[in-house]
Amino acid sequence: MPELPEVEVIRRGLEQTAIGRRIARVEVADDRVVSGPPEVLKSRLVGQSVQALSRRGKVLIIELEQDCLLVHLGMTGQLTFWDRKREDDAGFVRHPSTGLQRARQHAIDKHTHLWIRFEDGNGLHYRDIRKFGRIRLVSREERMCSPMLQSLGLEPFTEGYRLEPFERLLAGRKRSIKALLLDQHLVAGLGNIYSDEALFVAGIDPRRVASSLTRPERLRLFEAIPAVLARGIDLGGTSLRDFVNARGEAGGNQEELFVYGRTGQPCRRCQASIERIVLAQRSTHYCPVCQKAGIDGL
DNA sequence: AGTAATCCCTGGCAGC
DNA sequence: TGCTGCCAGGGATTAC
Repeated sequence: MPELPEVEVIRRGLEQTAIGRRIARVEVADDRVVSGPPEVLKSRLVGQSVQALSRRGKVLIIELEQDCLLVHLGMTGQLTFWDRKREDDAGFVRHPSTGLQRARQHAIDKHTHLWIRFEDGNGLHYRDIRKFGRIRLVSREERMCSPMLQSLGLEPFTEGYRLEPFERLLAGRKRSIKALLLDQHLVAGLGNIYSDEALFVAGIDPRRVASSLTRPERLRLFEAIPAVLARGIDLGGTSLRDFVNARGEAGGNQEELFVYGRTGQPCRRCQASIERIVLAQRSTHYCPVCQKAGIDGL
């Protein structure tokens, strides 16, 4: 489940490899991943070169000369650079015990729904097992009005990420704080993993009604969010199953998680058993001691 | 308007 | 061993 850190790790990888390359050919194997007719997408992309790689929340933005490709990886999306010199290293295998993919280049297979060939023979491969991801083509001018970007909330690591608007977005909200963190209108880029991690670092029970958070709790959460995201980026992203970076390599943050996926294991801070509940139709992990329920908790 | 439930999609895995 | 059924979840859509 690529969240902000995983998308950022991919962005940095592609920044090193894809910039300056000109598109010679585009193939779409499954129309459902693109918006609009694939033929229009293909004809517009061919001839344009990659200018820059940016990101908004979980959306990767491939900036071309006239247009932008907005890539949302959904649950299992992978965007990898195809290096023609590594062709002998094609294919990929799973590690026998962890199930994680090794650093092997992703050749085109039945889950590769779109791929780009550059004039130099290198390329980009978009692969997505569950097909929740989407790719959209927009012109450079109208990219910020695109439905994929326009309604996103505060962007961590930017000047716009400030406490006052964060608190305003929590005010009066009756939903659980966990559900609100998953909502991209509040903070862009948080998913199930980093929401649980941020609530642990802030010491807040995920079931708390958002508007009931005290001022110190709001501040702790506001600071915990970029902290857990930065840690995820530094460790190369979280690879629980499908995430790989632009080179096809797994990340390292899955070894360092505080609560996510650690049901029944000892809390790294107090040794209490990590619990799992379902909140907003999502599995939610927390430490019952470090994240004491408030008076409104269930 | 805010909130909650439903659906999409496939691989992995437990259970028989 | 092969089959069945469940689980994972981001976000669009629908319902209330």
